[in-house]
Amino acid sequence: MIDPKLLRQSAADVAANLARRGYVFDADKYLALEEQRKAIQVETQQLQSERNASSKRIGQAKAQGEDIAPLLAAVEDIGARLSKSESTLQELQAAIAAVEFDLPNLLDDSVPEGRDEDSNVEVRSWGDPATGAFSARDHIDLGERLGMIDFEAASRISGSRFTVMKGSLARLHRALIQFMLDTHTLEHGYEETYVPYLVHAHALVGTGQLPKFEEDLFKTTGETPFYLIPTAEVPITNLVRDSLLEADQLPLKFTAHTPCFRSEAGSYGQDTRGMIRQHQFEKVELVHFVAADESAAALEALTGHAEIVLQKLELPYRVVALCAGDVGFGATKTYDIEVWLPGQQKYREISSCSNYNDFQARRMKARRRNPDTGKPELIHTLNGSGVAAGRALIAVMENYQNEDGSIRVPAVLQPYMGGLELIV
RNA sequence: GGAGAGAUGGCUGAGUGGUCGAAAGCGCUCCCCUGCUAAGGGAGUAAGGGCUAAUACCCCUUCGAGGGUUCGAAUCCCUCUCUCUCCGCCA
Repeated sequence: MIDPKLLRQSAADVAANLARRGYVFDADKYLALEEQRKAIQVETQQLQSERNASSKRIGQAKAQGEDIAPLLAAVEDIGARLSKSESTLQELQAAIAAVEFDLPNLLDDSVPEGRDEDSNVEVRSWGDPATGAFSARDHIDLGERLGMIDFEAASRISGSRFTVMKGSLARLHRALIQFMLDTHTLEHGYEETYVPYLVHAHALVGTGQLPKFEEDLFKTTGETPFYLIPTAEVPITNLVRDSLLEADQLPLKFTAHTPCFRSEAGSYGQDTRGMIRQHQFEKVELVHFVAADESAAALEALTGHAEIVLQKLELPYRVVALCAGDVGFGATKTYDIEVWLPGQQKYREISSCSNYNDFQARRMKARRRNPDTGKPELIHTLNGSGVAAGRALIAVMENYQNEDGSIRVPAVLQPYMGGLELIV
């Protein structure tokens, strides 16, 4: 959520910033609502003040055994006026909140202009996309030849966008997860966490998936539904909701491996083959909680931590700065890491690292005490994949394939594979 | 699933209809005393919002959330969420 004070005081500036995303913020309409809210709120508070004063008087009179009947008569009509005023105020506040919850985050000044991914800017690249002696197979071909990926079985069980893996490939997938978790906890200073995969709506409101993107989520039935997490970002980031942290408790860095569940509504026809885009996939997530003036540097560090994973796996990748139209709803700035997939002859997203500034913190009421002023202030939150395990598996398969369809095990994964060097 | 208890400020924890935004303790800040690897004394210390040039006043709201009763609710009633205890079931 954007600071409501900023919205009021600089609505036009906010609208201009959001216009870079292609989002239309009707500042005039918002300010008109705000003006009404202000008038009603002043009136409401005036009435509350009157009521409080008379109630106090009644209490005192009663304590002294005086007759309170005339005092009661005097406040008779306040109740009705107040409740009418209060309900009007509530409606206005709800209308304003609806606008505010729909607003994406302000973009960082450094975000490149552009409407879609074609305008994303490559920041750096690492490794050389192999131009091998033979034409590379894609992971589907490789997996099925090995008899270790079974999309048919998956669809018999759960329909499309699910995968069954077997044998060494299933183990390689698990090895990737262990390797990533170990790298981040042992070398990058993250604390490992185990978190719920089913969460309540308020957690998703905190991170920004709700109320706007409900159709992307799986939801349980029942009066109080649970939602399946679309990313570990949701439970990890909500670790600090409703809290006031002391200055010396920051920065905090957490990681977790979780499955992620996405309905992929609206992505019909995209990546329908293979395991690029699934309803269920595994991911190792990285989350930072930092003081406001540290988030820009934290984004660079976090992105670097995800890159190290690919470097250790010796997978070619590039880092792109997402353009204005491509930055996600709650982020102020995002780097995507795209790994080279020989089977597609393309770079494909394998990690997305974002700075949310105080956008999520405001929704979650996550604060720290400023050591200089002694006052609470919102913290900044960041998250990124470090990295998506399913796609990392695809990348390893396609980049480490031999002409005969066998797959070499990356050196850093061999200890997690019982020393296995080749999958045949 | 059954029975019961509970949710209060940064933390612990009192408080069952009116000078309670809330005792006490801890923590923190400042001052004093003491000169020593410690301690003692005093004062202050919730958050969010409105108004405002203001981090000054003043006002409003908030004691898990949402409703209700009342002139007045942390205190009474209802619903929900969460936590704990016992029983049952269970990976």
